[in-house]
Amino acid sequence: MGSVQDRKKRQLAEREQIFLDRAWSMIQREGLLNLQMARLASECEYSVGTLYQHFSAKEDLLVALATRSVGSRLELYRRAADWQGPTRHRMLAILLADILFAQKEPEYFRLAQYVSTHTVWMSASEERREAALLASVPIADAVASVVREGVSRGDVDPRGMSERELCSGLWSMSEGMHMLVSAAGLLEAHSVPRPYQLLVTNTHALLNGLGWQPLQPLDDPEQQNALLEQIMTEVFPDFSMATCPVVSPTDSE
Amino acid sequence: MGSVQDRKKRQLAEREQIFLDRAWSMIQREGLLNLQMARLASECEYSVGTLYQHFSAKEDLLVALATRSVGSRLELYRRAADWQGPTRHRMLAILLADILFAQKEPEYFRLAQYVSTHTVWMSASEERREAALLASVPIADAVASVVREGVSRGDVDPRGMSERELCSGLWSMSEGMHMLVSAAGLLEAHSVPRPYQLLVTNTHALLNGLGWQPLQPLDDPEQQNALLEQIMTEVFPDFSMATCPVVSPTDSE
DNA sequence: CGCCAATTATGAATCAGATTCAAAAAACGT
DNA sequence: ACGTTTTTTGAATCTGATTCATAATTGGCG
Repeated sequence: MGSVQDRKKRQLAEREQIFLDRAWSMIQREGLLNLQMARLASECEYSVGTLYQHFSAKEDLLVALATRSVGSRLELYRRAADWQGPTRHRMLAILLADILFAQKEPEYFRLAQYVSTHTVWMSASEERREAALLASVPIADAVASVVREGVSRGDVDPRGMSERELCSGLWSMSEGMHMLVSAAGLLEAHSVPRPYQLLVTNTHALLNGLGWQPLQPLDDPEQQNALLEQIMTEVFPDFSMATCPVVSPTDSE
Repeated sequence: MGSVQDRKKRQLAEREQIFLDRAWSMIQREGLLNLQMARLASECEYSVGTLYQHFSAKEDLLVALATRSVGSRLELYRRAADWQGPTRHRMLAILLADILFAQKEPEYFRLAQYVSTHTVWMSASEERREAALLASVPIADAVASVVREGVSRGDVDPRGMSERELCSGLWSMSEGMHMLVSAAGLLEAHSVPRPYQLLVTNTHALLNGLGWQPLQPLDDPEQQNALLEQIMTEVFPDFSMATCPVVSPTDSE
C-alpha cells in the first residue's frame, strides 16, 4: 500500500523541522533581520530550491516558525490553567505565563509581532496562515477552561458574555503591553517604568471591574507581591524569581 | 546673515513634505508592500539620490510617515480631552477617538504597527526614532490632562499611580485590540465578533475596577450605547454613527 | 557679468538577497 | 536493467534598495 508515500511524507516533515530548527537558531544568533534563505539552505546542507519546496516565501517560513513556537508557550499556559488555585489567581497565573515567556524568549516575541503585521501576514501562504490560527486555539482553550470554571463556580458573572469574550480584555491588554515594551524607547519616553508590574496592576483592576472574586485591593503592593510570589513558587518554580520582571525587588533582607 | 541658509532649510523641509505626501498617497493607493523608493522619487520628479538625501533608508521614511500622521490623530484626541463632560466619559471619548481613527485610516494603523516592529524600528535612523517618540508626547499629554482632572475632581483615586500609569491599561488594551483586529482571521478563529464593542465593554470594566466615577453597569448595553451615541453626537458629529463600529445597530426604526 | 569653489542633484551602476526553473540526479516500479 | 516519474540542484534571473562618480546648480566675489 501507500507505505512508500508515507515514508516520503515523513521524511519531508522531518526535513521541514530541520529547516525550522536551524532557522530559529540562526534568528536567535543573528536576529530576524539577518536570516537569509540561501544561507539557511546551505547551513542545512540542502539547496535553495529544496528549501522553497517547503516554504512558498520567506514570510511563509516565518509564520511557520511563529506557529511552531506556540508549543512551548502552550506548556506554560497549561500549567497556569491546570494549577489548583482560585480561578481568579489562575487568570493571573496565565498572565504571568505570558510575561515569563516573553522574558525567556524575547526573540520569539519579536517574531510573533513581526509576523502578525498585515504586510508580513499577507505574504505568507493561505495554508500557513490557517495553520497558525489553528495552533493558537489550544492556548485560547486553556484560558477558556479557567473562565468556564470561574463562571460555573460563581467567581464571576458572565453577564451574557462568552468565555472568549470574558478574557478578551486580558488578552488584548497583555498583547498591547508586549507591543509597547518591544518598541524600544517608547515607554521610557512616556516615563512608564516597570511595564509588566503595571500590567499586573491593570489586570487586577480589570478583573475587579468584571467582579471576579476574590477582589484584590489595588493599593496594596505587599499583597499583590505575595500573591505573585506564591504563584511563582507553586506554578513556575523553574523560573528564577530574581529575573522575574514582575515581582518587585522590594525589601526582603 | 543666515537668510540663504534659512531659505535652503525651508526648501529642504518643503521637499521632504512633498516626498511624504506622495509616499502616503501611494501607500493608500497601492498598499505598504508596493511602495518603491525609485517610483516615489520619479513620481515626485526628483532623482533617487535626492530622496536618499532626506531618508537614510526606506524604513526611515516609513517612520517619518508614521510620525507625521500623528497630527491628525492628535486632533481627535484633543477634541475628546477638551470636551466638557465627566472625566470618565472623556476617557471613553478618547478611546472612541482611537477607534474612529483606526476605522477612518486603516492604512495608517498598518503602517504604525509595521513601524513599531523591532525589525523595522531599528532600521530607521536614531534621529527619526527620537522624533517619532517625541511626536507621541502631545497625545499622551492630552490623555494625561483628563486623568489629572479626574484625580483632582476626586473621580478617581490614583492610589499612588502617576497620570501616565493610570491610563496605561487603557493604552495597552486599545493598542492590543487594534493589533488583534489587524491580524486577519485571528479574532474570527477565536469567535470574537465585534471586537471594538468588546473593547468598550472591557474599558468600562477596567475603569470600574479603578473606581473611576461614575461607575457603569456592565450588563446594560442600552445604557452603554446611549452614552456612546451621546459622545458621537457631541464630540464627533462629523463621523457617521452608521459606520461607527462600536455603536451597535440595535433596534431604532 | 564671468569665474571659481562649494554645495546639491542625478541616475546608471552596484549590491543584496529572494525566487525561479531548466537540467541533472535519484527513486520508483516493472 | 530500463524507462518513467519525482525530487534536487544551484546558476541564472529578478526585484528593488542603496551608492557614488559625475554633472549641474548655487552662492560669493572681483
